Amino acid sequence: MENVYIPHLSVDCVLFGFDEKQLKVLVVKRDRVPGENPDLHSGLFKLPGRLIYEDEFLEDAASKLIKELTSSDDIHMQQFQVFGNPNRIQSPNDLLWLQTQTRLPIRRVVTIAFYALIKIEEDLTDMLERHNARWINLPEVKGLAFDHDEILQEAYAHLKKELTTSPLEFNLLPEYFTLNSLQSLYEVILDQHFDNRNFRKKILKMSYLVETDKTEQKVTHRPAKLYRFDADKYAQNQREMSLFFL
Amino acid sequence: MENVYIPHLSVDCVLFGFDEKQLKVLVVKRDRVPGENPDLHSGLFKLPGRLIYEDEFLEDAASKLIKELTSSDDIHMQQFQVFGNPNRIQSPNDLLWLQTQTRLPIRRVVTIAFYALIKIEEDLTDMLERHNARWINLPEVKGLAFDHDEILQEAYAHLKKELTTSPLEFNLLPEYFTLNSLQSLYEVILDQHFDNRNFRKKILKMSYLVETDKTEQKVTHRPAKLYRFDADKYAQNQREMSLFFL
DNA sequence: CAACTTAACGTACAAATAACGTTTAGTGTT
DNA sequence: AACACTAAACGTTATTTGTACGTTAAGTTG
Repeated sequence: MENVYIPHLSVDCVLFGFDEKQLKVLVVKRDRVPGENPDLHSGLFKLPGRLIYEDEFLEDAASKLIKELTSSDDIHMQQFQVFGNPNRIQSPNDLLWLQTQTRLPIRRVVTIAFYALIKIEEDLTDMLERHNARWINLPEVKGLAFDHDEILQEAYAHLKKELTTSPLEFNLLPEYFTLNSLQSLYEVILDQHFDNRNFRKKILKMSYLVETDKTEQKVTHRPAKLYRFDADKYAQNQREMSLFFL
Repeated sequence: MENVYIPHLSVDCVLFGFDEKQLKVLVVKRDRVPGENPDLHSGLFKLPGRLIYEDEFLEDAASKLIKELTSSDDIHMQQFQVFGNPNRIQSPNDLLWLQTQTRLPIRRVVTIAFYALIKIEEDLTDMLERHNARWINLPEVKGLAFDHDEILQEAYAHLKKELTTSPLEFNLLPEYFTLNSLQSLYEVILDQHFDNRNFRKKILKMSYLVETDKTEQKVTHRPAKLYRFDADKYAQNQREMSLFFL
């Protein structure tokens, strides 16, 4: 009874990345299968995902997918919505691919969607190539297989909402970053402009954002200080906050 | 192929109600089945829920459950989390009940949890009795079957968070209500005290909260004005807000 | 060392919040 | 009808936070 798929259940992952100016999404190529209608050109990319095994934790399935693509364990990841319409697999090509891939007589799949925040790094490129995966700018992603366009939009809506509640930003930025990168991230994700001086004042009030003695490199003007996220101070803060509710 | 259960998938609903002073949850009795261990006294109540049918929308399954219990169609309801641990059915009694109930060799069930906001009304009492259902004050609910205690806690956490974002309050209050009821609702759900005068000022700024010419009845002192929620004005507001993001 | 560019700091005003006090309109009692 | 009682409804002020700008400082390049 090992590694048997539950034919009705899958996980799909929306992996977000940020590269200073753009919010990006990781999509993987969906191979053509024999018998497909070759005239349908949409659906050639999809979100990373698969059916889950009979004894598998949902979170584990998602984690494993993410680890395969990024070789990283420590990723911010969260289940955000279930997509379960009986008719969510519209395209015959998609259904055929799924059946070929799994060798199961699949009709309906309910998928649990996760989103994850990834620090885009150069040394990922090889690994991604091997999985036929690539980063695409969020606004340019369309025509994904299944209902993955919709899943992506919901994931983005969720990210937007969450970012205003908790400091997710540090999961998308490198360890050391400038305040301007941080601002840019907020502007891109929330699709909103911020006054640089006010943004700076506001964000610096956060105790978990700490200055370092490093500075920006290879710029043709005054280099900015680099900051980092202090997870301990954040946890400390959270603990202090929750005391109010005792 | 009609009304065939998917043995791995269910919905569970957390129905919240409010009765002026307390946040309440609707639980239903889980009947004893032959072969049970009668010494186990926990798990005799559960959240409303059931397996879903092969061609059924998740939302429909949840809606139907809610309609059966409240005979109301127009209920604020939202999927909020999936509970899918392979070992989430811990109690042998629970598993046995599930198998007896469904006549299926069930091992693992992934459940999609919904929460819904109900206006508690007197004329519901009969209907609830027929379904062995009853309202319990949130803090007193414990020892539910399956992992329903956990589901309930997550639902409550979710409600708390959502209430600070959108005006869910009107789904829990009767059509006409006093500002004090409204305040009490906020205080109970958010577990936080508010200054009556400041609360009043803040909430009255909301255009969707409108005064009526009705007043509180049967009180032994100056009766308060009754207010109501103006859904149109709220929708209008939402539309205006979203124009900023164009 | 001057010109340039962006980082980093500062100020003034408006709006929102928090912590209070006061008046008013009902009910029930003498 | 005058009174006390109770909670509703309204008001005031100091403080904090947010917004919209102007100014100075520190590095790079030629």
